[in-house]
Order: sequence, then structure tokens, then C-alpha cells
Amino acid sequence: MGSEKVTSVEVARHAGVSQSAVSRVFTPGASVSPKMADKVLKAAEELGYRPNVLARSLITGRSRIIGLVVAYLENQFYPDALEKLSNALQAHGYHILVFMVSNDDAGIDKVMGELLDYQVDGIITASVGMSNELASRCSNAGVPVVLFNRGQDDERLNQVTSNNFEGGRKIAEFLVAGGHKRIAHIAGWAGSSTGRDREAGFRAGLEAAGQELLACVDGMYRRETAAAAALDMFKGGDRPDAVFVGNDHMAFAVMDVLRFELKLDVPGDVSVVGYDDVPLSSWPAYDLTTLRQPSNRMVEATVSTLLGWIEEGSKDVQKIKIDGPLMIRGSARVPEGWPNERL
Amino acid sequence: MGSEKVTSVEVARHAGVSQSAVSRVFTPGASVSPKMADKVLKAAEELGYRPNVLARSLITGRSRIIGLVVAYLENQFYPDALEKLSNALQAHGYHILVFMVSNDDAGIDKVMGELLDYQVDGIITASVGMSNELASRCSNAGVPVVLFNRGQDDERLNQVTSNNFEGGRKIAEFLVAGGHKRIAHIAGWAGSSTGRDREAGFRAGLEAAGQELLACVDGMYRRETAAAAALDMFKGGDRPDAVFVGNDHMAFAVMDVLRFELKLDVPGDVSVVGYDDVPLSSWPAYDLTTLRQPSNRMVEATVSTLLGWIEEGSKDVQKIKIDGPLMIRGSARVPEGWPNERL
DNA sequence: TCTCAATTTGCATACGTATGCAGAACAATC
DNA sequence: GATTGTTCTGCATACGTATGCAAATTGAGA
Repeated sequence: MGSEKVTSVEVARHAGVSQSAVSRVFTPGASVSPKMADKVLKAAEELGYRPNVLARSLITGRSRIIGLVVAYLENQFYPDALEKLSNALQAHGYHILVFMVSNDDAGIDKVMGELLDYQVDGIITASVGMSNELASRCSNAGVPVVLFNRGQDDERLNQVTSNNFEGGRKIAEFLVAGGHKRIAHIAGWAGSSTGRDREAGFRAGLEAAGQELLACVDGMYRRETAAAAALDMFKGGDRPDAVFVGNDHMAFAVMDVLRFELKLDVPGDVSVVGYDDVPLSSWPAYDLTTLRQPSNRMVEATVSTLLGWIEEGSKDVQKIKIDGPLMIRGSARVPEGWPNERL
Repeated sequence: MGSEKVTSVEVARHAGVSQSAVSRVFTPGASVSPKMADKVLKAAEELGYRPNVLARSLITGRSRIIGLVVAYLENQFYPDALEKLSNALQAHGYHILVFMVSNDDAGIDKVMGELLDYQVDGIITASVGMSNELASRCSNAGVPVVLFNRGQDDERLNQVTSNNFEGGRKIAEFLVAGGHKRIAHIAGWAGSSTGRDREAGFRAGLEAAGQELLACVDGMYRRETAAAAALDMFKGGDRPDAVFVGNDHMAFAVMDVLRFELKLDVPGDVSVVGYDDVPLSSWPAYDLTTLRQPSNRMVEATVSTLLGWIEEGSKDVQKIKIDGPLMIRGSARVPEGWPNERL
């Protein structure tokens, strides 16, 4: 035991050929005779040789590494997306280098530097924004960036989101149609485009129906914050009869507070609607009505955008918005005759 | 725009010094005069230079990349561990390259090859086993491996788990003390050491109390399988009065079936105990009594073991088992006077 | 068998950095 | 100021691979 690394030079010697020949055998599309390929592959097999990706990338300028920046994995939507992204990229021969980051500028700056140090071929940020300066650095370094589930105005940044405005609007429509008169919102983080867009769409939808928000609080996309907001919002006698919560992760906290602390019935006393449709939402313990973010299609769009830039040299900045259906379940009163989009 | 990559050679020229000088300035512990450091850092700053990690690792033989092999992220325990592992390693200047893998030998073999191609400094497998041949390859390549939350007899593989046998035993003790007489088990995957050890400990605990398992089914660590098993196990009239489910992820499915399909009361009709203590377990919708796997300490042990091998050349194979407390909550009848370990 | 084109091979070099070695600069001591 | 010891610096080379170029081989056609 302990055979250590075996290099292309050793394989070459063992096979009685040049190092270049070995290299060519392992480079798809290079010019090699079948005889040579046989000889080399046999020698490689015997010595247990495999090309060193790092050395290769030094020459080719391609590391086949994609940097993924993610703030937290507590919200099930992100591990789910991570798994799908990783699988999709793996199928194309890429792998994901993970960078956890606290959602403030200092942390992101530091991490993004480390990212570029690894010569990543591309960057995906999940629910994380970027400073302009950072966007410039990536752009200068020729590293394409896709913001996943986060929008930003910068014209150099690709982005893939659900249609958050439209989603918010649909939910408003649904709640209004259900006869709710006192509608509140526990919003996603105001520092994020997703949070702002969902809220804006929601307000627009209410307005179109001649209603307006009874109350609105920033839940910061955090469980504790949302729970506190819910407690505060619903403890009084003049409580809302419906609430749209900015994502499912917070909606669970809100339902917990409503049902177990305030002993309210959902949806009897209050209708609750979330956003994301994470797996837990469909479990009967919550049975949450929610707007689905189609993570499969979002991942697909993210990967194809990224690979387009990396492998085909695309320069078209994509700002992709994907519509998702409202998943009607048991946490919100359903208007009579409302069509279930799941069908 | 498009300044492209800037190298140490350009910094050297710009500062009027040699390339080696630049390298030394960016190598901690190298011999450099303050004057030189100033000059170089200034030049580097002006050009926006950062060392190329890949080129560096070609020389040093250290990539500062840790490969993480993981089968699925659906069970919240794993994203949680991933986040903590990533943070801990980041603090030491390492990063995680993610490899998703289906839990069969073929997939693992393929992925492990890719892993070694990246010259990773170490490998962590989360809930994934390794063939002997694979273990040999890693060992030969000098790449240390830590199995996280999975045991295996191979004497070359480090491993960090909770004390699964003892955990299972504790749960048996708890259920027996609670006066349950018809105790069943929906086990973790029989192909995993964790599943087998928990079951063995559980059986041992029952036996010590003069009881034996009423029924036992393999839940494969999968939600659907566990749900089906629960339905089958509890639909008859002679159903168990308590069930230990091999992990929380399955326990939620079991509770869903018991409460929403079979209309049974938990813990009135049936006590349910899980294993892991994922965040969701403490939410009031489930309020699951469960044995905590102390992920913080498990991560800590994993990281220090790995870094011991990588940075200090340790050769001591560690087989670490960490005890966890039983988290007493509302899903299982509590024996009178039972001490709550949380205190 | 000889010629010419097409294919395959080897040589040399490049990628961006780290490091042993020897010489240069410097500080300290007498 | 000469001598010693110490700290810095530059030179050269190495890490493992890919690739342009020229030489070598192959095969076809006459």
C-alpha cells in the first residue's frame, strides 16, 4: 500500500510512448490511433492512472468547478435545489464547490474572493445578492454568474427566479375570491428582490380587487422573526382573517403559532398561504396551500444558462422568470368553484 | 473591461522584483523583509492580483478541497450537517466539493473516481458506505476518509457516529418504563450500520426488560417505505402501543399515517419515538420525542480527525461514537418521574 | 516500388506557482 | 573597518498536463 500518485509520464514510460501520447488518449477528440489507445489504456489500467484535473485546468483554463454560494440550508427549498443543481451539473462533468456565507456584504466579499481563487468556471448564488464591485470582479475575471432565486438590477448578472410578482398577485386573487376581508402579509426579507416582488404583486392583486393590506411585517425569511410577527399580529381581537406568508419556511412557524399558541383554527379562523411548495408543505401535518416555485425548471434554466456562457461563450444576460402554480391544499379556505391548478 | 487573469509574474514586473519574491509574500511563514512585502502588496493591490489556488496546489500537493459524498439531502439532518461541516472547514481554509450519489456501489465507484481526480485532500462520506476496493484506492492515494454517520469495519476508515446501539437501548428503556407492552420498530435501512446498531440496541434493551419486539420492518430510511410500513403495522386491531422509528425523517411519515390516515392519537393510542432530533422534531406540529444525534460534536470530531490526518500526518484510525440525550417531547408517553435529560 | 497526402507521433514549451540553493545585502560584534 | 553571522533575494527548476509544430509513419494510388 502507498503507491502514491501516478502521472502521465510514468504511464508513458511504462507503455513505451511519449507523454503527449498519453495526454491525447485521455483528451476527447484528439488524434490517436487505435493501437496507441490500446497500449496506453492498458498501461494506465495497470498503474491505476487517472488524469490530474487540477494540472489539466492549469493549461486549459477550465476547472470544471462551479462555485455555489448559499446563505443557509435551513429552508428546505435550498437543499433541494442544491441536490438538483449538483446532479444536473455532475451529468455535464462539473462539480459544486460550496461556500456558506452570512447574508451581509462583508461575508460575501470575503467568500467571493476565495471563490475566484479556485478558478471556478462559473458561480451560482442561491438567495444571495452581490455588490456591484463584486459583479465587476467576476465579469472582469470572465466568470459568469447566475443568481438563483434572487433578482438584481445589474445588467451583467444572469438570474433565474419564479415569477414572484405574479405569484403574489395570484395569491391575493385567491384570498379575495375566498371572501377574506382582513388580509395581512408576513413578508419575505425586504432586502431581497423575492421578498419585495412577492409583496408588490400581492398588494397589486389586492388593490385590483379594491382591498388593501390590513398589516404587513417583514419576517426576514427567518422562523423566529416570523413567529414573533405572527404572535403580535394575531393576538388582538381584530385579527386578520387571512395571511400570506413570504415563504413556506416562515409559514410553518406562523401556523405553529396560530394553532398551538393562539389556539386558532386554520383555515377556520385564519387562512394561511405560503410560497415555495417545499416537500413539507404537502405533508398532512401542515397541508399548506402555497405557490410552487418549480425548482426543477429553475435548476434547468440555471444550468443551461451557465453552460451556455461557459461552453458556448454566450454573452446574453438572461433574466428568467418562471411561473408556478398555486397548490391548493387545506390551510386556506377555497373559493367555490375555484379551479385547482394541479389538475 | 476584461482585465483577465493577473499572475505573480506580472506583479513581480510591476513591482520590479522577482516572481519568487511575490510568491513568498503570499506564502505565510516565508522569509520576506517588510519593505519587500509593502512593495509587492501594493503592486498586487493595484493589479488586483490573487494567487491561483490550483497552480499552487500543483506544487504543494494540497488542494484545500475536501470531497463530500452524500446520498440525499431530503432528511434535514444532512443539510444541517453539510452547513456545519462547510462552516467549520471554511474556518480552516478548506472548502467542500459536493458529490451526490445514489446509494449503490456502481454510483459510488464512479463518483469516487472523479473525487480523486480533483486531488482532494480528504473525503467525508455522509451516510454512505465504501467498498473495500475503494477504501484501498483512497488509502493508496494517501487521501484520508471519514465516514460521517456511518460505520464500517474496514480498519483504514475513520468514522464518526452517534452511539447508535446505546441510543436504541435507551429508547427501549424509556418505552418499557412508560408501561408499553406491545412495542414495534420501523427500522433504519438494514444495509447501514446505523440502522442495524439502533435496532440491535433497541432489541437488547427490550430483552433486558424481558420484552421482545412485537414487529419489525425495514423502513429503508425512506418516507414512503416507512409510511407503508406504518399503515400495514397499525391497521389491524392488535396494533402496537409504541413504535421506535429508525430516524426522524421516517418518524414524521409514521406520525402522519397514524394521525391523519388511521385517526389514532399520538401518544394516547401510540407512542412514537424517533432518532436524530432534526429541527422539525421540536416544532409543535410534530413535537417528536427523539434521541438527539449531536451534530455539532459529530462535525467537530469529523473535522478534527480529518485535519489531523491532513495537516499533522496522523495515522490513527478513529472510530468515534458520541452519546446523545433523549429529547423528551410530546409524541410518547413519559414514565412517571423520568428525568428529562435536557435539563 | 515509388510518390504524395493524410494521419499519427514526439519534441518542446507553456500554464502559475513554490522552494532549494547560492549569492547579496544587512546587522552586529570586535 | 574588517569579520562573522543572519536575513533576504533572485535564479533555476519542478509540479502534471495540453498543444503547436515538425518529423515520422501509414496507406492509397499509379
